[in-house]
Amino acid sequence: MNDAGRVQWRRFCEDAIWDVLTPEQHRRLAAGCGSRQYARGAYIFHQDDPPEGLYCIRSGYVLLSQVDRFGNETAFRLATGGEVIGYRSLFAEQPHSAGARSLAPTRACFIPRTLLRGLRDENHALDAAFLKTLARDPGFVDAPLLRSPLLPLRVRFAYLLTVLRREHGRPVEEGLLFEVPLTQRDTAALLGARPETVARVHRELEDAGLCRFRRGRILVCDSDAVEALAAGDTGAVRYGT
Amino acid sequence: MNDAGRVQWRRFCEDAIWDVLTPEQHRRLAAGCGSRQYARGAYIFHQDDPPEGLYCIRSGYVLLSQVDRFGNETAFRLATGGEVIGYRSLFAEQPHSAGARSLAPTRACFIPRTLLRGLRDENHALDAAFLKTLARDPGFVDAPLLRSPLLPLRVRFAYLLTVLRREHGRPVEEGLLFEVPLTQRDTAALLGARPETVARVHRELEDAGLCRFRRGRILVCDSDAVEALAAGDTGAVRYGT
DNA sequence: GCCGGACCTTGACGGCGGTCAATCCGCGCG
DNA sequence: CGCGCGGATTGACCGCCGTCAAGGTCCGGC
Repeated sequence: MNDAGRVQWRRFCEDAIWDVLTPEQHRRLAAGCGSRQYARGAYIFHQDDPPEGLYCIRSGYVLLSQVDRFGNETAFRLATGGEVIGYRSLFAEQPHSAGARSLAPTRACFIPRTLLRGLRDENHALDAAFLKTLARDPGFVDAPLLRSPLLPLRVRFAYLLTVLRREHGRPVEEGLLFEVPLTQRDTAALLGARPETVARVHRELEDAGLCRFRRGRILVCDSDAVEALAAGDTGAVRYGT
Repeated sequence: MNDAGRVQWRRFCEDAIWDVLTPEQHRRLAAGCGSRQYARGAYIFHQDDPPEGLYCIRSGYVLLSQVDRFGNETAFRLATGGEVIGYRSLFAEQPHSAGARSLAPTRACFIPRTLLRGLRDENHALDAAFLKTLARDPGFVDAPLLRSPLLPLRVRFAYLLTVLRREHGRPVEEGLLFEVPLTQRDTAALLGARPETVARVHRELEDAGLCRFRRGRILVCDSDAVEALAAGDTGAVRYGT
């Protein structure tokens, strides 16, 4: 892959994970992975399916979630362009513990297990890179606060906003805009709550002037107040010791 | 390491992770890692400390937990003889996101980062083995059900018992005995609850004849009923859709 | 044996949020 | 353009559990 090609590649797969490959390996990777399209609501892979490879998201949004034996859906991770999904189950050599559902029209390239196997065998550094990625998985890192039964949903939701801001915030005139097409059901799955309660929190924050909500769009008007809420500085009841 | 030595080694480090090493590498590993003793309550490593290596637990119990900004303690994993701890932060190249506290007199051998570095560099298969271990980390896998705000504590506690049974149950005359020295505070940290509420659940299960509790000991009298409770078959209210 | 501290137990109270039901809205489809 | 369905909204009700407080129990150290 020449420099232009490399830049092109990085545009849709910015994760540093592939930096360790040689140019020749980059070529093989680009040649061996097919691009796929997913409509809103389509599944990239289903829970309990055997892992067949990795998916590198080029554009769109993908929610990884798991339905437990009680029928409750728990969402772990919101992935977007440049991120790789499907690696945990692949390395665990176990069926997918979560499904990946597209939240918006999504393009992703599929990297077959065998291709990855070959690259890993000949390039030691790739395993090391995946170790680092897996160890830093934001889904794992953020989960405890997002779904702590000890924190009121207000606070967890505000924390979710601060997490989303890192990746998906876009400054506009009136504040910070998120255009992640999360339904309230999806938001509830991320927070370990019910859609109705999410609606109530929306109402509460809107009444307080912190945010405004429309379908699939969140506008954060008072960023500082949201930050403070996520940090527990409510001025009112203090949660935790 | 001869066969006898290998068996000896496996006795205190049964995790399959080291199987990929050559005999010579096994020798270097055994020679280069020092054994350490930890009293009940002592920390193997602290949250926010930089990771200096791995710890391979030979005997005892270790609780990995994290204190968040609200002062709430969240426990992720209960490790015991044969398990390796400290790898996530090491591979993430980040300070320990959790601390490791000994729950009982514990022996562990410390594997310095540099020694592991050398072994990883010369043996590709070690990274692959750690990838698999990390991807299967029980702390990550069990967390959603153990701390789901959507399930009542009864059910989460019953599920904890079924998880513990896999590793720490010992059949006795009256049922199944756990001798894991978990305080109610530790149990609460595993379940995302408060110690008082854990005490109430204990009371409830004892009154119903499912379990009996003494300090650091749990006796499961009616294993089937506990299993059913963890599965949500309460006969009473049904949780989840 | 005494003492102190950590842990456990129990009660009262109230807030958070799950559940159910009714209604509204927006969007895609025929 | 009307229909229908899934999502969003809102209200009523109540169960779970966090909070605070007051003891009780166990255990190690002196």
